[in-house]
Amino acid sequence: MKSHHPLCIPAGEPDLQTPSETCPQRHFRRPRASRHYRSAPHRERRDAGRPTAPPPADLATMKPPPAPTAKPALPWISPLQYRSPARGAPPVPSPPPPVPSPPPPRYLHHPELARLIASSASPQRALDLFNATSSQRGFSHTPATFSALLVRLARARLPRAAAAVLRRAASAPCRFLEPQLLPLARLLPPDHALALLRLLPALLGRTRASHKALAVCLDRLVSSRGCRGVLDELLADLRDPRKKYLPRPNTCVYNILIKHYVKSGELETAFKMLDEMREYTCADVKPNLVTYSTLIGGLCRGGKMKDAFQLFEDMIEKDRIVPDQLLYNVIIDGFCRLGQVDKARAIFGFMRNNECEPNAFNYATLINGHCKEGDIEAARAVFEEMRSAGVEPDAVSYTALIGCLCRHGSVDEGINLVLEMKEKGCKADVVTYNLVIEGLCKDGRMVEAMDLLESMPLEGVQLNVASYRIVMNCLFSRGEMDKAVGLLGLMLGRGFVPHYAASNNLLIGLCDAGRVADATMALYGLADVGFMPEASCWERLVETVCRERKQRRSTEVLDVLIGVG
DNA sequence: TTAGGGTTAG
Repeated sequence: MKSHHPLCIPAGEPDLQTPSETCPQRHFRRPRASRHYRSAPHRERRDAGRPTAPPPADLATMKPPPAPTAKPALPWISPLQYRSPARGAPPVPSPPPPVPSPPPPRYLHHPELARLIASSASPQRALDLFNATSSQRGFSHTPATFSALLVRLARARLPRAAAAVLRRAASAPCRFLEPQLLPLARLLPPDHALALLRLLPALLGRTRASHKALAVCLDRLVSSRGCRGVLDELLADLRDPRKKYLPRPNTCVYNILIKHYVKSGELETAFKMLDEMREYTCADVKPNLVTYSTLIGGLCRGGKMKDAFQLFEDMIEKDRIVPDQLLYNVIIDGFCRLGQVDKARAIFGFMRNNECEPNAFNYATLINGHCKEGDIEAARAVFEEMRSAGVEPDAVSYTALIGCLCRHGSVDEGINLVLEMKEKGCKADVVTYNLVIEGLCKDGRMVEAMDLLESMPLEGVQLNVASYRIVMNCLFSRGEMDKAVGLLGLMLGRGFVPHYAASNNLLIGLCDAGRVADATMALYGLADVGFMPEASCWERLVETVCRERKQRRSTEVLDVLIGVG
């Protein structure tokens, strides 16, 4: 195939010539969202763990707070400095004009081109290479070069560009192999999964998509929030015999459907799926351990332990399926959720009698059960019991005990366990640290909590939005507005937004404290990530600003809000 | 990495 028209990036996606990662203006872009917050998960992923200036702290060095003057305040990246010159900020330089990529210095063959595209420094460079090689004499793109470009664009989070290339590929006279395209289902945003699935048969030269492709795309949609519309479309296609691009569901696809109905609380529909599966006589549709575990999990989470046991027995007696540690864990967790830790513990004996040794997950679940009951002693005992049973504690079981200790006033013991994990080469993850941060906050050790927030990215731990929200909520509830405003700057700078209610509360709290300038500043920062204050908060802001006789400020606040809408 | 388990925020 000869490419006569170079591909270009569809409008609405970031200018490929401008590397947003290094552009400070991006922290406080002009808001575009019309909702409370613009959807930000990609920003969260992009900015998670970005290192900051302060030197690393170690858990072992958690000490009383340094003198306030000894440590610089958390960075507040002023939105004003990135705003229009009318507000006194220095003018923001325009991005440099696009520089055309040089043509390949020599004739590129397919394998080398695919390698160059995959390793290209920017998606623009990849696209330029793709376009430039199209005009080489006698050259046609192959599935391998298309695939390299598609993956490169998807990794650069340019879904519309990838979709455009995909449509182009569908009209090219070449046949793809599934492994060249299926990774896109995970790289592209979930709502692109259906479009990919519909194109797959044409791209692969088949009548229908494979079970694997259907399962990957369906699971992506089921596991993602905010894709209900696309998921419903796919579910309708699955029920519609005229939709020839889909295969008839197999066990795996049924299991994903059951997971979906269980997750959305539609247990009755989930059991209808089980009945449907039982009606089949073919080998590729038959309820298995995953099917039963998913359904029993749904019953256990709903507190229906009796029904769960009935199904458990049916599974063993009628279908001759042997339960594993995972299924037992679902049941242990079910009892723990109901506060029936003694029954949860009895499952351990039952497991051993049935030649199924409890694993670290099972112990972690039981530790959490004791933790919910506030019984630290019992939780410690289970941890020791696990060790004596020869089950080496892993991050999950350590985290369970650390969480228990931190929530019940023994934060220092929890911190010692984190250090023990380090010594043993067992890596504490973001959940472990969030529990320590929460414990520190509950203890009023805010400086240590904030130190941890600042230093963890440098320690190689990717903090998530919860890490910041735990501290933000605590600072707010303690009325520590200075630190809350400082943390807001740190959060936004790293691409995380506070919870909607917390944002409103912070602004109202600043108004209550008479800190109009801080409230305005915080509003600018929040508005730039798509935040729209709720009506009562907005009223409070305007009222406070007017009371302070800062008419000009009031106009500025109005400007920000108009920008949001 | 075609499907099922624990922990954080809300």
